[in-house]
Amino acid sequence: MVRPPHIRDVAALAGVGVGTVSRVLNDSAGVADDTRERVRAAMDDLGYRPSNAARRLSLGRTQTLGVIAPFFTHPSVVERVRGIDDVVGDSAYDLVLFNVETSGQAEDALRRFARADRVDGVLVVSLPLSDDELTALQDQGIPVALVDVDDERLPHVSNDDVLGGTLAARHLLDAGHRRVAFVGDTVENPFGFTSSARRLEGFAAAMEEAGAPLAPECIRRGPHGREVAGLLARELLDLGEPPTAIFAASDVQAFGVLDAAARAGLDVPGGVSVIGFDDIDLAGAIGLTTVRQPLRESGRAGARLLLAALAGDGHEDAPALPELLVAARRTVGAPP
Amino acid sequence: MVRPPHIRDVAALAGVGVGTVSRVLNDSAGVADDTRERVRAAMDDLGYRPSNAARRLSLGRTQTLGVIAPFFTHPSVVERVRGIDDVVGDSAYDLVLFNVETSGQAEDALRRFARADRVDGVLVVSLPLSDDELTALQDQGIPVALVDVDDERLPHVSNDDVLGGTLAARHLLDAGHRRVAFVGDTVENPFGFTSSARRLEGFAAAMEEAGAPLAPECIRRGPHGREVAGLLARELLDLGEPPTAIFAASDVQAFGVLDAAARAGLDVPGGVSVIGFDDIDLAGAIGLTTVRQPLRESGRAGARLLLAALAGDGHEDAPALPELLVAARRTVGAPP
DNA sequence: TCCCACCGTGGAACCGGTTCCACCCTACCT
DNA sequence: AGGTAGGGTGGAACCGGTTCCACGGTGGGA
Repeated sequence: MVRPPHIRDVAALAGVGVGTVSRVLNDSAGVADDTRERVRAAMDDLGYRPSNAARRLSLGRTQTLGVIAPFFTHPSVVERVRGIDDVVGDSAYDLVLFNVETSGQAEDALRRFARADRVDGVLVVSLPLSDDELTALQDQGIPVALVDVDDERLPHVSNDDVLGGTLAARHLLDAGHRRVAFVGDTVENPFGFTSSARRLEGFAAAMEEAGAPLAPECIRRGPHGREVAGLLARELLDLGEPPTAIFAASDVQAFGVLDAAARAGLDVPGGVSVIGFDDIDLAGAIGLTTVRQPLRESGRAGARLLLAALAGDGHEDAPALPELLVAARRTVGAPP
Repeated sequence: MVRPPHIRDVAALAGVGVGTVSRVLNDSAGVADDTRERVRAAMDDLGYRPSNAARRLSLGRTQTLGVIAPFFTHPSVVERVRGIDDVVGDSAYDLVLFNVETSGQAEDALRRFARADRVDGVLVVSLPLSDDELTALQDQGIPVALVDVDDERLPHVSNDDVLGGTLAARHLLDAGHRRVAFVGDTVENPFGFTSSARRLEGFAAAMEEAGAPLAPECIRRGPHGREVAGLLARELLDLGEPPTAIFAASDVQAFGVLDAAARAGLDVPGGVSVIGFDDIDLAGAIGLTTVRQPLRESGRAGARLLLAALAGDGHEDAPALPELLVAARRTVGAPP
């Protein structure tokens, strides 16, 4: 609990000036080799570790990146954050998390960041930014990158949700399904997500094109979550003419659909087929057929975009991500 | 992108000294009401926001807490972190994350923190600390709290894993099982986890007490993960006299066991019963019977312990957590 | 021989807050 | 009237780094 040594102590012990110590610390050129050695030895002797706070103040940089995301409600987000960590963990940056469970919190988080010496950059995952929020960040000159958000005004990484919906439709059509249903998020959801809507868009268009348009009663939407999806699925299964397959806008919702099917005494895929979206880790565990999107890679790519922006490498283009594809497992079969 | 105003600008505009502005900022007593108003007005005029970095330096506090945890390999950890966020999110502290995937990284993370002006406190989740790491933190005087780590030397929150193992055994015994098996982590795992071993301890003792001791070939251990658990389960199911029920040391491993059973063409629970541990969110989704431990509450409790330590409220005792219990769902039945 | 580069170095000033001490002024007491 | 207590305030010093300017010394070119 003694007061830790600081740079002046090191300078005194090594018999040099503080400027020289600082130069050694930062590996700047212009220090003679033997001096450098002497300073290093003094640092070791004292167990010196530079103060982060002081460095931040004088540098005007924080070596910290902020991540704003709905971590806990969406396992897919965790997987994306994992990708972010892959990249940022190797850099010198710290990662500060702001979990968001309501849209109000997104604003809070941005306000917290709205000062340049708090974080050097911000990654926003799966949350659309309002114009106000966007300009607030831009006024502060804080670099931002978006993951799973489709906003042309900022560097972003996004997946082609429309294509994903199309793939799901094709997979069901190939298995012989004609009467299919959709379970997804309400359009007016607390975060302003649009991915569910885009997945439906691609899905509905492909079904229509195949001459098997979605019946209006086969489109069910509700707040994101497993339980709600289960209830919606139950409604579908209780229809006079129930669908033979259900496309859920996310794996979490697909789990709810599976649960509803089990409760209704329906075998999957014997009684009804189910296809999800995301391919989160546990989808493989229970054999859920789902549209795989490169979650982890998207996080990596977003982090790289942000680091590039911080390094001032101009406006780097979003890197190419692996393509979407259907991970065919055990929940899709022929119609009953 | 103009240079943001700082405290001296505010002082000049309000016609007061910087000390007074600082007092207003911190709501300290000893400022006349009209002066306070004048300073507030000046701040608004200039759009002044105090610099975090400067405040950190002069205060010697960071308003930041560090969390060291294996986030991505263990969904149960995510749930605990969620509890931490519940509590810390409401405080003025930021949360800096250090993900740990190997034991070397745990050391790295601690080194990064081993300087008081980096974080004000550290929460370690599900990672035992070595003596070196412990003393390093204590030398720096950084408060630490542990979640899911049983270390009497520090404030900690832990669950009774031995009891959990006992509960699992009783549940299987009640269903009529006598030849049961265990799938868990290797004793020498990269993180030094001991929870798997303690769960086995309680499990084995209870089975023995009931006169149905675990056969040595029915204890299988491997690196944590779904796939490995699946392989181990496969070995069990291929035994000359296969077990009628399998206890997995975590839900993730239970998913692997379920997968192995499905591949072996065994119905669950018709052909074999499975019980897990943790009750992560998705356990409910697929009807996994499992030992429920209060994950989120443990995170909350750990965060409260740390905040109490930071506030200097003496050595607060670990708060009582909800009890462990078996969440009986659809994967345990009578032996075939 | 003189001059000039240039390398290596020391140290003051600076980043933007907080804190503490000194000081003024008013009000109340004797 | 003189003394004192105490609220309100200004501002220098400080937190611990970085940076930039000035300066000494050495070597090469004219």
